[in-house]
Amino acid sequence: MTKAKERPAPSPASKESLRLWLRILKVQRMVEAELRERLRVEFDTTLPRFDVMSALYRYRDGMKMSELSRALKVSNGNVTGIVDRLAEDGLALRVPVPGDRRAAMVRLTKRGVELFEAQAAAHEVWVHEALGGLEGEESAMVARMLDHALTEGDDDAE
Amino acid sequence: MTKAKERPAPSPASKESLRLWLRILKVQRMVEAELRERLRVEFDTTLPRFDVMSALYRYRDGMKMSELSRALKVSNGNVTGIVDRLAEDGLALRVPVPGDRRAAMVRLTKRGVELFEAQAAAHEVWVHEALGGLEGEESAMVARMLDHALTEGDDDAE
DNA sequence: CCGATATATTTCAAGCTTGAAATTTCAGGC
DNA sequence: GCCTGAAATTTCAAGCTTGAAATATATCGG
Repeated sequence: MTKAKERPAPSPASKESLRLWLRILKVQRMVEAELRERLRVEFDTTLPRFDVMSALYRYRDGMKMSELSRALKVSNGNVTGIVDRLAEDGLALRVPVPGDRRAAMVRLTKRGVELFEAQAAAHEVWVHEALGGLEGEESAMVARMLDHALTEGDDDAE
Repeated sequence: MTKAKERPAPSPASKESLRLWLRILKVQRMVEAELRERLRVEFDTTLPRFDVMSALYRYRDGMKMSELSRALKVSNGNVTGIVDRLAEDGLALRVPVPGDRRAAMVRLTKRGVELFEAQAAAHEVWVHEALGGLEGEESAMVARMLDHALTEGDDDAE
């Protein structure tokens, strides 16, 4: 009989996971496209910039580049360029670390903080407009189950 | 008393949506990073290439560039480059459309079909490994609720 | 102090992505 | 047969993203 190559059989369970994955991707792309467009039109900025500013806003005392890239789960070199551009615009700042001449703390400037607060407020409303189709309880449940779906590999919690 | 600027109040509901959104994003980034890495290491390819091939595999008779970009929800110009590279590698092909000299049908080559089948089988297993933390019923339920979360803006199904 | 190894960051090439402008072709009205 | 506007695609500049290589500094054993 024609026996194909030694691939793991496509179980019904994996088909179900695949379906869930495609659904997640669809939602994510839809919402992200909306957010990107709005950030562009209303604040003339981009999602990556917003993400970086968001991390810096949370850690008001500053973060090292490496912390930043770990927090955002993007590559080292990536953050360099974004922070460069934020710095050019006077929204972020590199502060030398006293004991270590390799590292630098990145911080939002006053202008950066103010601008981000406006953006974040709008952002929250946009997200709710896009994802508001669930009643309060459900929303929390989906979030919990999504967490649970990740079989492993967690590191930093919120 | 200090009354801030006239921003829409950050309702508890929007906070809940924001939490869900961050969870979706976290799962998406985690799984996507895993898939990207595996595609790179085991097939020396990229996620965008896989996505395009996936669409072309489903529409075996070929798709116009515009159909492709609409299906993947990415910009027109984006698809051009990816298809160019797939064509260079002999995996895809532009076929002229008889009645319309502007358009072209893009199709997978035989090699493209074969390669994609191997990649897709592996991909399905990887997704299940990453997202397998839910029992069969739950997985379907989360998928359904995610769909429901999108309050509007649907176009093409599945 | 030296050398080896580890850390923090930047640089770089290649590819992805977008939105806008440019091209080419088509279709319909006149 | 033209003209005008629509449609399909490509081109382009700017920015994002990665993984790997390069730089610079730190740390530690001897």
